[in-house]
Amino acid sequence: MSDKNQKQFRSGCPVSSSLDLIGDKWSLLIIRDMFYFHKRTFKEFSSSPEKISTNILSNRLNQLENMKIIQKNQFKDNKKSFAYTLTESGLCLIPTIIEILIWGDHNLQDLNPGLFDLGISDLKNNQVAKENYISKIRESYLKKLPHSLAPLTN
Amino acid sequence: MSDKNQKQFRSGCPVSSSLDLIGDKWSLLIIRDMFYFHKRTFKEFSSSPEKISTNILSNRLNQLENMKIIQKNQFKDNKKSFAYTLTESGLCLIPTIIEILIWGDHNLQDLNPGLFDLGISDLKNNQVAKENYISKIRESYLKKLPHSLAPLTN
DNA sequence: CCGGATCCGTTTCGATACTG
DNA sequence: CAGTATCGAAACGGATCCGG
Repeated sequence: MSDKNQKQFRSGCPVSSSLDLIGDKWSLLIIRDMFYFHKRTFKEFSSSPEKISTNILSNRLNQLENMKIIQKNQFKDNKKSFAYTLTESGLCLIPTIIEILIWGDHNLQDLNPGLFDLGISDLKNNQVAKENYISKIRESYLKKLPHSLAPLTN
Repeated sequence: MSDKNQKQFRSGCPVSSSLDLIGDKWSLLIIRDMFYFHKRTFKEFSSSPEKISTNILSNRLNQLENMKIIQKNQFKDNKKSFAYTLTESGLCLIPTIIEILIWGDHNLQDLNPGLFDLGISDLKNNQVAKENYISKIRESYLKKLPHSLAPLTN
């Protein structure tokens, strides 16, 4: 896991430890990819259109694991591949990220060509719809988890 | 405003333009300082405990202004100082950032020594209280704005 | 003094090549 | 497939300088 020359979250500043995490584009993107697009493996993450490079990806996965936001698992049948899954803390980030996306959808439209619409436009100012949407995503995430996973405690 | 050697948000990636903004620690911190601590001037921002350096601060203020999240104003009586204020888009970020802080408060307590408590612990799972809290912050922000500000269109 | 701009050494990123 | 190693490029942090 040698992580010289790699970003270390500083934390320890008042209030800002969460901003340290959220204030990192790649961590955010990884988590979004997990609950939105059900990505789980290293390969899947590295093939997102935002093109995270493998060393950064590796670094962020370790970091998120240390913060207990994600968990690294083995497939019982395939020892060569690993599946990263959201912990409960990670799942609790769903509303937060949805909130961010809704904001962006309404306030950055000029920057955001809406290449693919996640259908969140209508959620603003509709609390009930928003909560429904969020719990759907959470359930869908949990339902689609492979059964054959064993946590890795390396 | 020459911004060589300075971070340029990439945007243009699908969905992620909002994550480009939010996924930047300093922008986030500046906005938090604005609505939470009513900071407005260059000096006030640069004296936050997170110690943003002046070149980075300058860069982010310009960036946020370009995105129309903040606005640069002159004091009518004091031409030497400028006041940065939140636009409507900026104000709409309040719920988002609160959401982030609530999450951090509940999920990163080990990292977050709670040096100063913003009193958001109880808002989780209490939608009504949360909305109240948010509108209080928004109103308080607007109420405390200096009256003697004139927008700057440089 | 205030709001930056500029310079410079250090850290982190990003792209790609490489390894078990 | 899941990472590591490497290296040039970009961003950062700190200090200093400067016009108003």
